[in-house]
Amino acid sequence: MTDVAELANVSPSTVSLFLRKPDAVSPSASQAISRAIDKLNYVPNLMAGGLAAASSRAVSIIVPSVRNAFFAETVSAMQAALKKQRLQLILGHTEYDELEEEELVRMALSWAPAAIVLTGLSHSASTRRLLANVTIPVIEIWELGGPQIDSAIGFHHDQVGIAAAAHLIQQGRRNLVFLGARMHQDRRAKQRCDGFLQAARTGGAAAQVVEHPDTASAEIGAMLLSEALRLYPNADGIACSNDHIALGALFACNRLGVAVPERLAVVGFGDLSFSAACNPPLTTIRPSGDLIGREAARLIEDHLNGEKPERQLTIDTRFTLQHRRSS
Amino acid sequence: MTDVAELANVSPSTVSLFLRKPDAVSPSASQAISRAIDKLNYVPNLMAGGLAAASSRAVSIIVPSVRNAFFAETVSAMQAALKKQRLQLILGHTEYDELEEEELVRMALSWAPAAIVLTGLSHSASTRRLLANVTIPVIEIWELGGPQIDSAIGFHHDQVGIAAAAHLIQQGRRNLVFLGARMHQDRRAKQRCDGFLQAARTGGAAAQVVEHPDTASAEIGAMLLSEALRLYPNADGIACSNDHIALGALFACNRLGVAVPERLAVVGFGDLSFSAACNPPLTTIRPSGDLIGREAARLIEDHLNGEKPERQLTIDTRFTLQHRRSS
DNA sequence: CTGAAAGCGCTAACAG
DNA sequence: CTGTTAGCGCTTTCAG
Repeated sequence: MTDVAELANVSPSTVSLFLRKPDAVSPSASQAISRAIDKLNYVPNLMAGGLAAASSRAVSIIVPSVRNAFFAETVSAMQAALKKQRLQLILGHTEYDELEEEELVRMALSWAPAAIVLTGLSHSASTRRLLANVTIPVIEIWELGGPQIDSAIGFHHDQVGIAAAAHLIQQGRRNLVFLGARMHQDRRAKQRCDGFLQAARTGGAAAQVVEHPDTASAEIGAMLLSEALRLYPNADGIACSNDHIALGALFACNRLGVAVPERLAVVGFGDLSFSAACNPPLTTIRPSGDLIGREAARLIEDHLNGEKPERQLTIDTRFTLQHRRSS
Repeated sequence: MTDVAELANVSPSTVSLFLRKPDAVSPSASQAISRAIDKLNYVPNLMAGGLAAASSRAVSIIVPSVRNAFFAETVSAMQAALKKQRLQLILGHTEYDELEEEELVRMALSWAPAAIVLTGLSHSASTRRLLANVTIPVIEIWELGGPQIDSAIGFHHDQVGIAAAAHLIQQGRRNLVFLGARMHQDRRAKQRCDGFLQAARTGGAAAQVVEHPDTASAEIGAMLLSEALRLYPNADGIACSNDHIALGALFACNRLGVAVPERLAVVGFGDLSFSAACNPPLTTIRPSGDLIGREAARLIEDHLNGEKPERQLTIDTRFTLQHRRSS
C-alpha cells in the first residue's frame, strides 16, 4: 500500500480510504491510485486489514454438509449474494455432530468474522457460551420454532409434516406411513415426522413410521417402502423425509407393480432436481434454500452498513407444496 | 495472549510457541498455559497470526458450484482432511465463468492462504499471471491432460468417454448416442463427449451427439432421450454426460416403453446417490471426488510441514466403471 | 527452554 | 479531501 501511495503521490491512508470508500477520495487522486494499483498489481492484505479493523471480511458458515443438496443451495446462494460486498465465505461441516460444531465455532471466531451462520437451533452449551458475548450477527438457518441465539431464518419443519399429512388426507388417504432416514441425528427430519404423525391422527387417519438409521438415499427409500408395505399392507399414502427417499420409494413401487398414485400416493420433501422428472412426477414440499441464503446475506449486509442494526430477527421463509401426479 | 501469558507467569512468546509447537515448551509451562487459556476462554486471533507469519491457516478452494454433487464431495472430503491441521476452507463459486474465477483468485490471494485450489486446467490469462509468482501450492483439480500451473489432481475426462464407448461396444451396441448438457461451458463434459465419439468411431460404431445448453438435470435428460430416439430410431446404446441426464433418460425409456437394456443400453457418469437404486440400476462411471479432495489436502499438509516440497505434481485419481443392469 | 524486541500491512481517529 | 499517528495481536529472530 505504501508503494501504491508513493507511485500515486498520495499518503497511504488516502489509498486505504480509496479502497474502502472510493467516493470519499477526489477524482484526480482516485485515478492516480487506480493506475498505481494496476501497475503494481497490488492485492490488499485482508489479514492486515482485518487485524487493524478488528473484524474481517469473512463470514463463517457452518452446515452439516454441503453434500446435502439443501445446504449446498443455501451456501451457494449466500456466497453469490455476499460476493457483491466482497465478503468471503469460510465453510465448516459438522457432519451432524454438536462437538464438531463447537470446535468449528471456536475456529470461526478466531477469524473475527463479520458474521457467523449456524444450521439449526440446537447447539451444545459451550457453543452457546462462545456465542453469547459476540457482537457480530449470529444467524441460525433452516430451523424455526425454538430459542434463538440471535437471528433465525428458516421455517417450521413440523408444519411441513402437517402440510404433507393434510394433503394426503385431502386426497382421500387414511392409512398413512412416514418413511424416515437418520432421524436420530437429523432433528429437522424428526420434526417433519412428528408434525406429520400428529396432523394425520388429528385428521382421523392412521399413521405409522418406518425408518432407517443411515443417511437418506434412494436405496434406503426403496427398502423403506418395501418394509412399509410389508408391515402395513393397506397403506395408501406415503410421506418421505426427503425426495431421495421418495425417489427410492417410487422406484420400489415401479418394481413391485404398485400403482402410484392409484394404490399409493407419495409425497416428498425438497423438490430436488429430479423430482419433477420422476415417474410419476413427484408431489413434494419445496423449501427455499436459496432464499434462506439470500436473506442471511441481506441481514449481514445491513449489519455491516450500520442500517437496521436489529437483532433477534426471525424470518420465516416458508415452503410450498408442489402438487404433481404422485398424489 | 498477553493476558494468558500473565496468568500463566510466562512471556507472550512462550504462549505463542506453545500454541504452534506444544512440544517445544516445558511440561510445567505447558500446563500453566493450558489452564490460563481455559480460564480466560482465550481464542487466538488468526488475522494477527497470519499477518505476522505472512501466511494464514486458510486454504482457498474455487469450484464451479457446490450445488454440483461432484464438487460438493471434493469440498467436503477436503474440509474433513484439512480440519486435522486446523486449516479452514475459504470457498468460492465461479459458476463456470472465467472472469468470476479471476476475481475470486484475486480475493483469495488477499487472504494470504496456505494454498489455493482451482477447478480444471482452463483459466484466464490474468488468472495465470496472478498465480505465476505465488510461492504457495496451486492445485488444479478434476482435470488432467493439459498444461498445469503447478500441481494437478484428477483424471482424464476423454478416457471416461472412451471407457463408456468401449463398454457399450463390448455389449454389442453399434448405434451410439451421447446425451450432453451445457457442453459449451462444461469443458470436462465436452471432453467426455469427444473421447466417446472418437472411441466409438474407432471401434466401428456409429456415434451421434444430442445436447442441450442448460445445466444437466433429469428433466433435460428425459428430453434428450426422446430427441435422440426421434433422430436416431435405431440407436441401441446411450452414454450420458452425467447421471442426472441418465436418470432422466431412464425415466423417459420407462414412459416410452423402451426396454433397458434390451432395446437400449444406458451408461452414465458420476455414480450419484440414486444411480444404484434406479430401474434398472444404472451402469455408470464413478470418479473419486473424495479422493481428489483427500489428495489435495495431503499435498497441502506436506507443503506446510516442509516435507516433499515437490511441485508440479500430477496425480491421476482414475475412475471405475460400475457395471449394472442398465447395460 | 524462555524472553525481549521489532515488526507484519493495514485502519481509524484526528487534525488540518 | 488528505496526511499524521498510533496501534491491531501475533510471530520470529536472536540472546540468554
